[in-house]
Amino acid sequence: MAVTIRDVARASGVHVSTVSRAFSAPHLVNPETRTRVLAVADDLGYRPNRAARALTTGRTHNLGLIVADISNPFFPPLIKAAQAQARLRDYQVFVADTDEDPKVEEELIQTLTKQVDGVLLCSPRLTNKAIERLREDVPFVLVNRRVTGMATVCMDVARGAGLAIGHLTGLGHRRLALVTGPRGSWTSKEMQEAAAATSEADVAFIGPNQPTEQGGRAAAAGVLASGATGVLAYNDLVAIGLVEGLAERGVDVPGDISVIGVDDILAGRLVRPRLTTVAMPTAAAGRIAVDLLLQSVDSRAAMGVTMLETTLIVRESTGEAPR
Amino acid sequence: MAVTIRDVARASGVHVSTVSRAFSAPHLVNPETRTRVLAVADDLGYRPNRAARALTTGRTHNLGLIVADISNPFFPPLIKAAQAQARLRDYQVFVADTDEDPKVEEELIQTLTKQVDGVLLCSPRLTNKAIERLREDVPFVLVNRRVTGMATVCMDVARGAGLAIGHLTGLGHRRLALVTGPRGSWTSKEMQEAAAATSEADVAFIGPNQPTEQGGRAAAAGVLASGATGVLAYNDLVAIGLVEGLAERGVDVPGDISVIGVDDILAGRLVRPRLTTVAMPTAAAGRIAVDLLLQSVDSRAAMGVTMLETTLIVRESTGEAPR
DNA sequence: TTGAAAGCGCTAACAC
DNA sequence: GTGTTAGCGCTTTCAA
Repeated sequence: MAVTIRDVARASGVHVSTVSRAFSAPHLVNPETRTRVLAVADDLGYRPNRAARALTTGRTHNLGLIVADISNPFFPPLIKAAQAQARLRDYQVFVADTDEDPKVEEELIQTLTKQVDGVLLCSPRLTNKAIERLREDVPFVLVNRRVTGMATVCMDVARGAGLAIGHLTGLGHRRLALVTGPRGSWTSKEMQEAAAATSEADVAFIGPNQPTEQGGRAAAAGVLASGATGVLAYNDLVAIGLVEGLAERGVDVPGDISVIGVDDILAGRLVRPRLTTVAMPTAAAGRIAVDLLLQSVDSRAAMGVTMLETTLIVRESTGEAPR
Repeated sequence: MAVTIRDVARASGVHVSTVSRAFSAPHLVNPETRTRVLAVADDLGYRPNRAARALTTGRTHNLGLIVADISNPFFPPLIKAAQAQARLRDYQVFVADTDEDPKVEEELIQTLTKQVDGVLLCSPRLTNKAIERLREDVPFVLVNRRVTGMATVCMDVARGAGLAIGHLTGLGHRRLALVTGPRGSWTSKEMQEAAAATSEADVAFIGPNQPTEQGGRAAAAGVLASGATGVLAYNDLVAIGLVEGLAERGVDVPGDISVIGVDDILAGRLVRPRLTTVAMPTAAAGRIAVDLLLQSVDSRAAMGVTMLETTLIVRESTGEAPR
């Protein structure tokens, strides 16, 4: 078995509680004793067992991070930032992938609750009701989803969508299409509402679609049928797929149709035409969400919505409307 | 506080040990008692506290998964598969990102050891010696790294590199360059050895480089200086960056220089020219590694190397050597 | 088949 | 400043 607090106590000739204090309440122990204990501990290779500690303190020093699909390029920067920030605060993070399935999402949360101090729920597919039920068990911070009374970090997609549509109408496009995301996606709904509010152009809604390249490719026919010359896609992957689907049908981007994505993933900078996109501050969101979560773990404070700005990055996939 | 085993015991009129058995040793308890207990537990919303269980059983039912950089597109499919497989076996996984830093890697492993039953170390940057020391504390499975006597899942990069080089020499290229990865990368070393073994062509080694698009772009000058007409890059990101860097210098791919990447990431299929690449079975590696790890957790069996095949995917970034 | 009791590694009153 | 004691939620002998 590994070396425990008791081994250290014996080897340094003090009681276990002194060893415990040497680690978790240094000011309560004689500096000399402390250094001696720490030296012995180091010597023996002692490391406190966090799970055991959690049992008495009620703090696991673990966080849960739940995403719909790790391999969606939108998430890794968020996960990375969240993980780094958690580490800074001496927290570890469980990462779980729900495969876009609300049931899995719920199960995952339930198995995690007891082992974490809080969970970060990113773009959840769960219903508001389910989320409200689950929050009884464990503190949450939501990312890109609003549920009244819950702490939330939102990237302002509505404004981003507005920016994108403004860009398109500014280029003379009068018939637009919004290629939507999966059912239940909050960002997709936000985008729809923002699009519906436009008075400058007609907007056709095409979807729901898989949030993938395939989803975008499959939407090409619908886009063509709509007669739109300017398109805002649910995300960059969908946008890239759409551009490919359009190209296969002999339609040029941006010559015939302008396309805008959302997320600013790496691939969007690499493809030709380089994708015009609404950039999401994912890393910042991850960092801030962790801080909020830790804050709410400590104080149980009720909290509101943190809005993060999105920006439009104009590249090559948008241009003047054809006439 | 949450509902504990004691609440369930009280509410169902049995002793806590009976409740415990109802969950973890069903065959030791009267079927009727069991159903009653489970019903009550369900009613109360009881969920066993895994951390507390771990304290007595010595099994946390958690795994650690350590990668150099989550936002490197190579890793997400591996993480996703590992995570799904772990879930299947009723395990949760801690994901940690070392930011390519060996020190961080070691610290991370040390803080994780007590909370996990085993760790998956992917493309570690640690020295063999450090890894061997750490293995005293916790079972490991390595991915893409060989350390004698340790369980390993390797994707056969050497063979993949051989395939790539064969493809290049087959197209008439006689001066090749290998754009290597970061110092300490096992795959990079494997590739170098495979390349050095070629008798069909001269191979220049250019590196070490950051395993990123920027790294590839920065290597363009070196590649040009080497006079090579065929290049194998450390990974797709580097390859894509290299193609861009070359283009900026007026060099055409594949007209003037052929470029091959490694990994088969999404972006490689999306860019033009579409990238010829050595595909890595990352998802399979994640799945298999988890199974091996769980196996070694149960049986402490010594284990060897599992080799996974790589394949060459020829697309548009390679062509006949110019003369 | 069930209960009683000890203990996993640690922290947190409470004494001294 | 340090030791004593109890107990976190659970499993696991040992008896009955």
